[in-house]
Amino acid sequence: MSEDREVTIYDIARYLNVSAATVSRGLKNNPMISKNTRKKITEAAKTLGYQSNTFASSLRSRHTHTLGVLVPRLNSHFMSSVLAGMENAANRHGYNLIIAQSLEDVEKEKRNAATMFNKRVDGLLISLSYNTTDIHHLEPFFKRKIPVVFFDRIYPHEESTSVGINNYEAAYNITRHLAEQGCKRIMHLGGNLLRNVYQERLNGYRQALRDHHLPVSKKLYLTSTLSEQAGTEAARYILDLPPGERPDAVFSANDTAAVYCMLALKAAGLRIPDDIAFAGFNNDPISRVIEPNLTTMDYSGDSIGNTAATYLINHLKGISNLYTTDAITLRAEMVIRASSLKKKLRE
Amino acid sequence: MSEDREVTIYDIARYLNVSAATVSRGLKNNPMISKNTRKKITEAAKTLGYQSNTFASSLRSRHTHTLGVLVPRLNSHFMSSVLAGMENAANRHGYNLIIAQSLEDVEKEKRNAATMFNKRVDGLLISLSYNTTDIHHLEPFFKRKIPVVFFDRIYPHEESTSVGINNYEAAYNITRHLAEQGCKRIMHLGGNLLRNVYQERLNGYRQALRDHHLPVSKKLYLTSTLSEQAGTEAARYILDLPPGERPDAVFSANDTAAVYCMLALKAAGLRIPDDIAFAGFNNDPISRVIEPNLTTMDYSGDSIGNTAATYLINHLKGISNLYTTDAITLRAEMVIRASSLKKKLRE
DNA sequence: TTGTACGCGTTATCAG
DNA sequence: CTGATAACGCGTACAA
Repeated sequence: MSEDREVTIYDIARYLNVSAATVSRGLKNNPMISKNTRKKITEAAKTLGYQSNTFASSLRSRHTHTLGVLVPRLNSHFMSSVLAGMENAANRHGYNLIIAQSLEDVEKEKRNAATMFNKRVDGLLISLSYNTTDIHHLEPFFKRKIPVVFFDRIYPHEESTSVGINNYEAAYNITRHLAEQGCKRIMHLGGNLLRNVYQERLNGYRQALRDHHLPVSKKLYLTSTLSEQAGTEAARYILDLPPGERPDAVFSANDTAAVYCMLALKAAGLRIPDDIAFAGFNNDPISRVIEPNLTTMDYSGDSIGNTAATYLINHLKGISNLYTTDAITLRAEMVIRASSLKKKLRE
Repeated sequence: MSEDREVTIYDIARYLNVSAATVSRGLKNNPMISKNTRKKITEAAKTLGYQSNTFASSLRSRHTHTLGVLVPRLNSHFMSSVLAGMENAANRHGYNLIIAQSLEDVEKEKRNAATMFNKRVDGLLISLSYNTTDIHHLEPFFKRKIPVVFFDRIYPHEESTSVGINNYEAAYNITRHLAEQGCKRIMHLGGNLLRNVYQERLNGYRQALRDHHLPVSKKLYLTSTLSEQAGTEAARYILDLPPGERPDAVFSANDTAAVYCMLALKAAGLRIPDDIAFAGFNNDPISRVIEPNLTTMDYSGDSIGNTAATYLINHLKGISNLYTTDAITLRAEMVIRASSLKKKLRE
């Protein structure tokens, strides 16, 4: 029954005694084809078991309906939400996603960018690795005018757009919230300052401290990978501080570090929020499971992914032509939970 | 400087006064090319900014170095670990991943399978949607001998391999553990029985009950999507049972449902594990954050992804030709935590 | 060791 | 509305 050769538009053409060109047009709903022949073509395609060959098409038409997605890691709650959002948007518009992770390594990021380019993705969605210092490796895309959209961990570039949140403001607000709870020594667990998100969160934190006349001390600032282990180590650091210098609040740049820090401090007998208040970032599921529940910044990875992909696709379709340096800033909202509420205000 | 046209092997050929064929061979490290010309070719390629065009290559060579990955949802801890593992293996062997999610909908799964086929993936990695009843939509792959590897939610098929764990045994062991803790009325929160994983977990649970002469009652079995909401609803169900009929332990087929059920029961004043013990499945991060920590089955999504992808790639490379119905079964290990330890045994 | 010539399956162009 | 024909960029028999 089924043979080893592919079924091509030529087979359909021969079958119907029309030309391959007509078949091609019929299959693509080209307007200038008669209703009748189109119907015959689609039917024949089905009975012959025709499956279009995307390559041949891409080779000729020079676009692949494929978007490249390059992220630091696939396995975090935030990132998998982003990917889910992107996949949704892409799928809805007939695009596919080809996904790779840099594992926080520039070199891998470079290699991945190169393969994405070779696969001729129509556009690139990228969130930078921890130690990326420049974006020379994206030059091929810029040169060929292949649109690049940065999301979350962005990089200023005049011909690209970026999608994220206002990290400065978010950090400012959450730090202010802690200050308003009466916290005097607020510590910050931050990430690598090469990445805008962490730099901005640090800036917002600092400004809030200054505005509330609270100490901005190097002893109250730790930078790390914000992993589980980093959270645990931060707890160790805090416990090792002389009692008078211990923070009475911690604002962590992500929920993971916050939660594992909390767990370790609780194990050491500290009470949260009475001895030390906590705020995180991301609204990760664990923030609603830890006790007391973690105050955090909620912003939807799904929306970020959706927005970034949709923007890119609109751009590709020529709907939006706004090459813009302006970033698309999505809403982030503070979710106040028990971990940050100091007793004095609760009564 | 840079022009709008692609740099092709012809440009390199012209530049070096050789034939395109020579360039093609030189670029692919074809052994029968002189060291000298090869060097000149690779150099010229670099200076001209040549980037190989994967399509043209794929069109000719009929393989894409791309694997299709089709999953129910992208945004779960387990699945994102699987993807991370796959990406690792793929990247290591020079393959790329094109990823789509079915959102638990067969129809979307079908459409996605079709596009994967059209994109001519070299192989397919798939975990079935909730309501998939047959795999007719994979016929195109089977017909064209494109290898398909099932993982986690598998489907028996004589020409495909599947990668997963022994769900029956795992569920049996964890249920037995609860029984050995002295639990008499053990409830099970299960998933859709169309999917082998949930059917097998149910079977293991039932057999363990029988072996310990414990009641196997329909009142002690709930089937759901195992979402957060489903967990909360299960708690409602438990609380609404007449006191005498309430379970004294719950084995949930995933951690999410277990944790949200625990939270709701705790809020209602039940003590865990004293009033009701708990065990989950997956070793999701939340299982280590909930209090008391959740006893669960640990199996690595990363390993499953890695194994499935590596197996598929080896198959493609002809290293392993074993078309086999036999499943690859990975290790799953029980992690005993406080939530399942009844008081009597703790003292 | 290198060059010639053709084909992969589709779409764009230009006629009709 | 439809047909013929030429690309698209690369790989590979076959010939040199």
